[in-house]
Amino acid sequence: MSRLPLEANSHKQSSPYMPRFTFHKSERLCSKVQIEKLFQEGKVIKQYPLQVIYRINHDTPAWPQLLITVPKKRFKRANKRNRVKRLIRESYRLQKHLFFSGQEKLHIGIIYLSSDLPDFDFLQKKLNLALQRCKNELDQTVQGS
RNA sequence: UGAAACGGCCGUCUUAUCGCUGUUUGAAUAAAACAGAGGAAAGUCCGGGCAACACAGAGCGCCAUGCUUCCUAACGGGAAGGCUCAUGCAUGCAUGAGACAGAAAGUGCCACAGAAACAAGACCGCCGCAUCCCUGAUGCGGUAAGGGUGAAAAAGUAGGGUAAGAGCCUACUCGUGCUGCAGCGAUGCCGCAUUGGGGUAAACCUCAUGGGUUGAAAGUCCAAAUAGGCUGUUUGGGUCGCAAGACUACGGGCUGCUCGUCCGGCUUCAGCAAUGAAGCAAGCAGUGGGUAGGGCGUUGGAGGCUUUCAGCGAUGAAAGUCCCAGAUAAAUGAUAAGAGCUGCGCAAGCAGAACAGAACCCGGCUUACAGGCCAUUUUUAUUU
RNA sequence: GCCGGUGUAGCUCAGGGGUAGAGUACUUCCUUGGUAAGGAAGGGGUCGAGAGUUCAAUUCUCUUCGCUGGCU
Repeated sequence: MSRLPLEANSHKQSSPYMPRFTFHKSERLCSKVQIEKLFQEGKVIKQYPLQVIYRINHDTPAWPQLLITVPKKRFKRANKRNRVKRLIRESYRLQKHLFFSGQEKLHIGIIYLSSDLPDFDFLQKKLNLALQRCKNELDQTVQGS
């Protein structure tokens, strides 16, 4: 059942971007100003129980940056919120090479909308769908412009 | 052996792969090694450290605490004890609870009911005297035993006493005050005196003690771009030039027109003018504040563990040993395998694993918590 | 992280120790040919929860739960 290492090996040659499944601090979206811009100008994709909000960045960091949010209204206790955030982060870490080459100047926010504790496999599938839709829209806008 | 109460302790573990944060080594963002949530990290209910600001001293006000002694850096916490209440046995013990100073310093309140709810009062009663229409009624006086109301009616019980009664008197009990004894003290015991005037202070209040205010989003240091502030300097249509000036564009005057020539340079004031002063704009240089961002504060501490000693105990002292999270839109995760535990099941196997996530740091309190272990007490049943 | 406020009828709010109220909504009746408006009557409350103080607690005190505001 060592599914993840197999995937890692298979993509090591084919994908030019991030053969290793890292997720550094620099890949997080930490700036308060940038977060405000993201929520004001970003485009929204809803894929229940996830909501993805993204915005093309024009400033310095030349790679995608991620923001994960779980509202306090859905989960009262901090440990449950932390768990959902960690699961989302883990599934993003394992799947981001399928959608991004590492050159996009992009800000992504992921919001968890449900109030049930999710399963890891379930979350991975939903995030896959959501990111796929996001990528399609991005490609269309790039071609259109 | 089962149950209950109370107290203390533990709060699944190991490995592999992929990651995250920090420290060390390293030129390095490569790589390696090591470390990486709790008993409550929670609530923010108290107390401290620390920081900034304020501050002669005293009083008033506000807030908190409130039996005693001790522990402690401090506490509203803890230990030991006293008192009161409740429960149990059955008469002084056990367990539990207690915001447990003051109600003759003053003010307020005590609904309904009741005659009367605080120096108030007599409804029905009881007794004496007087009058009359005399088995009774009325008036005056005495009384607080009995009745009824209420949460509460002014010590209780028994006897004496009296016209009837009453701490009016006596005994015992309760309360209060005083002497003596025991105790550091709260308090207890003995004796004497005393009629002894409700409750409420988690109503205002009085007394005693303590408290300066605000909290790491405190505070402090570095500081980009852009805009703006201050200072100095240069320029005042443009180009060239260090400058003087030259060329050129523009406006005005001289002239009927052209050529030519003279004058003019942002605004205001002074001056015939040259020019000067003030302002405005632009360029350059310097400078200070501040934003984004970053550093410190920030993890070695009233620290942990072990042993010995002192103390009834909380706790303290000494010695040895260890370094044990440090993030910042916030790391401590995911997946897989195995072991242990619990439930169901003969078994194979299947299912499950609480409450909950550091945010400057400590000491407590309170609240949440599956399951397990230990000790004490009570009790059920069985055996000897 | 720190500091406040609040919880009462279906809804919006009074009441701050002595039988819990107002407006609106609801039900029934009157009025009208019918409806609205108007009038009369009525029902509906664990005063967020649990302890304590008190003769008595929605009110006072403590604990707890929910909602909500402010400080970068």
